Amino acid sequence: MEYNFRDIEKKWQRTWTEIGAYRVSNDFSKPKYYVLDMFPYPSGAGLHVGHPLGYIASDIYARYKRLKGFNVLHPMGYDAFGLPAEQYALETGQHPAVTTEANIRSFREQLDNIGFSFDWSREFRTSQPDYYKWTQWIFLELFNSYFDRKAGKARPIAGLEVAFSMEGNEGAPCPGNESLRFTSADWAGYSARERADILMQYRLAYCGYGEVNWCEALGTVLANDEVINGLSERGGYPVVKKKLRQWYLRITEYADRLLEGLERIQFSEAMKEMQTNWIGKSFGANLFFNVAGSTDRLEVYTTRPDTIFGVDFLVLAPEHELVGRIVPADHQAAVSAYVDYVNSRSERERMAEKKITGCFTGAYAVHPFTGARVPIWISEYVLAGYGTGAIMAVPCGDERDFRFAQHFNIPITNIIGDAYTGEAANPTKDEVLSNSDFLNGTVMRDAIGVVIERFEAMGIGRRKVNYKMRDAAFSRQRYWGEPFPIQWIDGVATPLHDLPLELPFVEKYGPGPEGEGPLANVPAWTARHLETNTMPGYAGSSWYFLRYMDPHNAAAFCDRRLSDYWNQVDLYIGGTEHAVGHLLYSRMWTKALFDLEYIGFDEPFKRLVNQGMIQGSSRFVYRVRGTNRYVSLGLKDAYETDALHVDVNIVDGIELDTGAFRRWRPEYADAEFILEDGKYLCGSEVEKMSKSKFNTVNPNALVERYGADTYRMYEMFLGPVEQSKPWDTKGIEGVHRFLRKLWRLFYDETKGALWTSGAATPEELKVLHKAIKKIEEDTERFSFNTAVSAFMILTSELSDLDCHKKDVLSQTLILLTPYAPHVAEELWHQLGMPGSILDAAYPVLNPAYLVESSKLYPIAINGKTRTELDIALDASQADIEALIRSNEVVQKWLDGKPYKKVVYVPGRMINVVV
RNA sequence: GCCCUGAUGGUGGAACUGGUAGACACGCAAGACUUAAAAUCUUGUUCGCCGAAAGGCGAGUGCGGGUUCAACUCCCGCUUGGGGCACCA
Repeated sequence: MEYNFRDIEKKWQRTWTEIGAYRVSNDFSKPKYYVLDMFPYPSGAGLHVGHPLGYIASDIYARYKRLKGFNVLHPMGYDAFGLPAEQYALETGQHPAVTTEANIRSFREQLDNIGFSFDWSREFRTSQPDYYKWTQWIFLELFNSYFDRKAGKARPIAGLEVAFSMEGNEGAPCPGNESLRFTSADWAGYSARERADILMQYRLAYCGYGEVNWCEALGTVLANDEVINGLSERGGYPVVKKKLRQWYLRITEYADRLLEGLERIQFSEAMKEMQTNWIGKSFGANLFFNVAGSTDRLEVYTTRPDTIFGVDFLVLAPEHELVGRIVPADHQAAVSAYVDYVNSRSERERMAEKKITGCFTGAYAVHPFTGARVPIWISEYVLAGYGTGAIMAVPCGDERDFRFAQHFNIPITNIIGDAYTGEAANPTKDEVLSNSDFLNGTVMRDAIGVVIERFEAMGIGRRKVNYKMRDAAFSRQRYWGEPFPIQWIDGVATPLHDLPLELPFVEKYGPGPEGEGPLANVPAWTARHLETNTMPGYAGSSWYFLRYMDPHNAAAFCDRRLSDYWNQVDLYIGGTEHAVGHLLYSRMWTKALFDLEYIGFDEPFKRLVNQGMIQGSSRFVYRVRGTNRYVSLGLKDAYETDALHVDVNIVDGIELDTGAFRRWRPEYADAEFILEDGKYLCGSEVEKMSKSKFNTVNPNALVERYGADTYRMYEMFLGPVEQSKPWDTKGIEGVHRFLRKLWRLFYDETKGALWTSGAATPEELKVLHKAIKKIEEDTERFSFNTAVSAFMILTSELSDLDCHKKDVLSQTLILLTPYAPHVAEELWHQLGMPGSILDAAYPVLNPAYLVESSKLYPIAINGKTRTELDIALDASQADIEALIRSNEVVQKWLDGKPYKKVVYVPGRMINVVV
């Protein structure tokens, strides 16, 4: 019997689906394990070999855990709302629901080919009403909550209203407006509208005016993580700052808990680092400077109060509110010209050019200790949105301040002696201060606290922590997203309780009037004064891992008993591209749901593994300019050529199949080739895998040719899951050869079935248990490439021993099940084993079979290996030394001289030091 | 500029806590079977030198130092690929 993988794989895929082999029950009596992949956005491009990498890894782990007796939740679904489907709809007029559905179907077909163990009975799309009903519900929970800073957690906003009526906002400073103060009497006197406006500034999901990233081409705002270098992440269109009414998530209130939580979860250092940088916590102080000849006070934020005596000027952001008040008449014209100039520059230009620009305001501040007049400047390098929008400039210690001072010829004060050369700023914290009055002789690091205390005592400053992270923009002027369950009644946002608020069907997806979304064109919608924005792509993905636990629940987003059982995602697999988007938002939502006591854990993902990117390996042909002649790589320098991408699938290594090239496209039918050594060699380059570069490899083609089992194992064999690498199909033959070799342990072409029922020999058991140990360890630590090697070794060792014992073979098959489930199940049944191998018990390692009485030890002289000796495992140091003295080979190396000492590392090696 | 991460044969990679570097696989070479091809199998394959061979000697994990009986692994200083952040005071 032959290894007919096509029939075998089809047969078992069908059988497993029919009997619901992957359906997971909520069996509380079993230990659980939750393995999750980042669910895909169903784009129209289809899968290439890079996509399934993470899915294969998670599938192996999920199957392994199942064999180990865990109740494994391993679901899949679709992140189906989002911009690309809508852009496509705008271009073609096809409804996003239609294209999304078609994409999902072809996506699913490709996935099914590979033989994943997803429990499809739990599947959902974020765009289906019975799912987004709960996205809307959670939004309202956030809307109806505020962050209690004393308790450090979210609470229902109703409690806040009670507090306001009793003691005003004394105990709860307003996160949206730090200077807002009111008493219980004030509160009692406010109108309903005024109360609503105040409460809005406390809500975790709130509506407000703010500078947003507006993308004209896409007709919508974008969150900070969706803007890259002043361009939209999707499409690369320009993005400008614009003031608009928007919905936000008050994620800044969770900044500290998001940082603290990182210590309790297993994310890679790089991932934690990215989140930490994004949150950008810094410790410093807010200090007040009096403006000379005015009652105005200017508040700056600094992390380096120790450099207070090095302040040579202050800089305000051009948008700073004081700019309108402090500028004397004779400087008015210059200042407004500069402000106009700044406003005329797009975010993109500003980032690209980074020129030193600025303007003296004509006003001065008074140094709080020396009383000196300090000039006040404005410049675009100071950002209005960070800190207080104003800084104290210390050119000798800060690079930007230094360049600014040089550019405008502002004299620089040196407070660190020789450590400042006058050539560049020195940002050290470890120098001793000089030229600094009461701080002279103090190390800068220690002076920080001293100065803050002095400021606090004088009542002109206080300790302050700042974050780079902003509240997350949560509304989009788009159609294809969750509608906000909000109705505007007399200017007050009022929650709708009849959920879901379904997305109406529209024929046109163009933007509404005045920067509003397409829903503003729906009369039935605007008649009810419903919010016309929709939620961003990350809304649905911020909590989807909870829905898999209880996907069909119509009464709750997830039953508490089920979330208590399934709990955190034990293993989450996906790419690094979501480091500061999805992974931060879902952590925040989880914390909020935890605070409101809907779930019992406050971090969603216990362990995150980032699969590497599979890059494409592109091939090029060189066309002689103006002709249809193509010159081979080595000869191309003799001609003037253009490099053209050529389909990697018609190139073997770098050798072009010239016939296939002529057939590839009509314009190449008459191509002529200038060959070297009778071959046409292509150029190559590693690039992102994409259709336009003709470097994509479709998994279907490989599955068709080698089978899903070979394909799965080969993707793993390629290298560590976390590592990025260019795809190379060369070598898949080796894995395929292994599976055929395994098959030949069971069947011989002429002799037929080979398995025997006798008892395994000690030698055979040793081979088997060595493999159990290695494969289990490798699988456990996600080293799937070395596990595949271990299978290859096991197979050839069994083959060498001519071992066909049913007992040994069946255990080998169980080991193999996570990696190559189809062939394992088939042979399991051929052997006549009971039940499905999917539910077999993982082989138990018996260390007894690995114990040896003696071992070949490498003997080294001064670290240099010279020979090997068979040494009893229970040998003592004295035994070893006696052996060294009596061994001829060693003595020959020692040349009769005595040694200094013998280092004996039991189980490892022996080193003789001379 | 700052932070993270990697660099090992012709190639992908292995070496987990410092303990025989190059497992496993690809490729290549030679051979067996075959009319031939495919498939399969066997042997060899880090480099250099010596040897008919068995084998031996030396070097070797990006570069230069160091610690150690012993370094791919730890420390210091560089070179370089990849990723992230970037006027955040």
